[in-house]
Amino acid sequence: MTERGQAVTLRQVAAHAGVSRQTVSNVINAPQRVDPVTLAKVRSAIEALGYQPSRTARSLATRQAGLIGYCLAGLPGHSLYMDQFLHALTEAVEETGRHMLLFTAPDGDQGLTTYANLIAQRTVDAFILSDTVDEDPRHEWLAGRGVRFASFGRTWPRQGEQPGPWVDVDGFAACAELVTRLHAAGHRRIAFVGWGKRVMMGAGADRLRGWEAGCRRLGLSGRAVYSDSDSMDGAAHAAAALLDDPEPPTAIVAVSDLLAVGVLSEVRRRGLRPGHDVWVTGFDDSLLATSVEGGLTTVRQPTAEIASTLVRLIDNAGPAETGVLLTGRIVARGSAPLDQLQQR
Amino acid sequence: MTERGQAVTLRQVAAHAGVSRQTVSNVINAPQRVDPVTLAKVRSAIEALGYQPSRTARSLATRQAGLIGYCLAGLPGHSLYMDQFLHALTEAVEETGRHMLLFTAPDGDQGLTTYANLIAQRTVDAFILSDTVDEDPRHEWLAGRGVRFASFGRTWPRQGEQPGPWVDVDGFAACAELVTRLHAAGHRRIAFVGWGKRVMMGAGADRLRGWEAGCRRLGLSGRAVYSDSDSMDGAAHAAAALLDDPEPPTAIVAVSDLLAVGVLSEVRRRGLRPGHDVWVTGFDDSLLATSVEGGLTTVRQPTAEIASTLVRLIDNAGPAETGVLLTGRIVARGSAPLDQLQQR
DNA sequence: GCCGCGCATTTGACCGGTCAAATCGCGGAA
DNA sequence: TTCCGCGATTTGACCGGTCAAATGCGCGGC
Repeated sequence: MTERGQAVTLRQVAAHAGVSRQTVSNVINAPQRVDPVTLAKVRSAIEALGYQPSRTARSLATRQAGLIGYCLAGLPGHSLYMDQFLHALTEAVEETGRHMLLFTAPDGDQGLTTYANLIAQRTVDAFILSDTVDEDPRHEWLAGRGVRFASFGRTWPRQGEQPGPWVDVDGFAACAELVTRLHAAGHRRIAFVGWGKRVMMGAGADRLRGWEAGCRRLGLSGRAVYSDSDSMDGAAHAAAALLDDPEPPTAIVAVSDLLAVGVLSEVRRRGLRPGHDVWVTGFDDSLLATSVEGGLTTVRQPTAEIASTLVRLIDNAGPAETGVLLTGRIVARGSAPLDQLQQR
Repeated sequence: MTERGQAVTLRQVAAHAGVSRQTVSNVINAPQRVDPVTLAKVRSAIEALGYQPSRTARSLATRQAGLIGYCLAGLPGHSLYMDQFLHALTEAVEETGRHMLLFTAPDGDQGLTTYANLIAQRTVDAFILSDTVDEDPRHEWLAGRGVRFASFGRTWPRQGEQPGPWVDVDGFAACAELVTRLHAAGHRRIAFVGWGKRVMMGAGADRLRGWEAGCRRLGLSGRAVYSDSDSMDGAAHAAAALLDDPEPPTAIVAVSDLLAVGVLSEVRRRGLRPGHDVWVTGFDDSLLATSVEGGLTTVRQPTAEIASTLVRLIDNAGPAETGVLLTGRIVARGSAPLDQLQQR
């Protein structure tokens, strides 16, 4: 470990070990090409001097920044989950010896110039996209320029294939399975609380359709309502509308944990017991899910797998693998005790 | 804007404009040294070729990575606020033409080697520390090696000055003011709900002491209870203990928004009306604060100012300014309508 | 008319690595 | 014995900028 002061360079190590600079370079990048005796000698010199190669110099020579760009969403909105994701993504990127570069950009087409600059300056090698929206302009734009990227989330283009590799969690399947399991637990009136129509981005629509399909398959006719804002309060009002029904639901599938917590508060306000009188589920397994009394049954995204898959897809130049759909895991807690075999 | 293909270099621009490479460099870094005629000529060449200097090459020559390191906290815990902070910080760093580099590190002393590596490889120029804990080892370690950094949050060292510059929000003052304003609104029994003793890190203790001081100054004897976990449920139980008191509080100051929401749920469960029967406040103005019915009165951190100050402190080599204490702003909402002049 | 000065511009070296081609040394085949 | 081949090592050039010193040149002063 170096003491403070000037950094140690490769040539200093070479001099110290009595070899040429390239040999030192080989010791680091291709040890198998180096004679074992020399290898040990150089390695002890590296150790003695506390040498670490300069990432910048290496980047210049190899023409690889070693950085993956990630754009923080403009409005810190449904970011309860993004926090976990960012952590997992950073770890996954570090596994490959690179690092995450964070940046901000305006929404929509204007933001594209930010992406363009990062590429033009060769600040990053590739991008991870998230917070994708329907008709997201970034994918096509980046793909058209030959910029590497991988997308967390689909863009659900109107027609044709989505440009570039993507990873997503199958919200459709997860919600359909929730319905199936709630049905198996005896529920016959299963409602859905979704994001307002305006915020009906891909993931929200996907989950809604999963719930619909689950109900249809079982011959159930559930009611779906929408929160007028992405808030607990909005969800509480939506839940109120459901519970005011002459035939109120016995189970409510919410599109997110935040909305589920709002639903829970309305359920409790009416003196009903979550997990007994009304079962409630959320989505994301965010910190809210373990924060409410009894816990919130929710769908956990396979965050680590999402992250590692994204990183892998960046490097897979070939269009062999275009999209990966992962399945979420239902985590049963008190608000909907699906794990217990008790029938209602 | 370049089409795809090889990147444009400074020498190409020089050739195109009929000047030497250094002149092009001057046009970019010191335009005032260049003859106006030449300036225009070179600039149009830059425009025509879509030239952008390579950040890597520049970094190598100037020995500045142009990157600021930020370590994501290990457990995505009280991160409801960190999300906003990270966004503001990224923007502030970009203002100075640099970028944020994200990384992860183990907690405690082990994590120091990660910091060491980033410096040794010259991957980053400086660090922004957050999620500081009491007796945080990082500050002294970094300062001792002459590594630049700025800390969001104090470490409250047992004695002596905290090494290196820091920025923090005065939780003490904010909570004291909450008490004062609640008192002015007619409240006489003002309780506090804090994090469990074990999680009693700096910020939590600071806010608690502010509440204490506020009460003491007004001759109030409030009760403080602690949530056994950083969850709404834990806060609800804590609030229950308070409300079971023969002389229950009429106002409850919670140490965070999450706990405040838990308190609110307990208040509502008892049929009491927040903002009428019991006033409740939180801290951070996170997305939860606008998510509950009527809104949550809370303390908003001056996030943009925190971020820009941190970035400024990084560059201020001189120890002239060692710490900056900013004040949070109370945002009154329905859970404690401090903005309305109605007395209780 | 010569000198010195200041501004604009250019040149050579350098940052700290990597790549590709050249060199060295040694054992086995001819 | 000579030559070839091959693994280990070295050399020169290069990545794309910046720094510092050198050059060229127009102008006012003596």
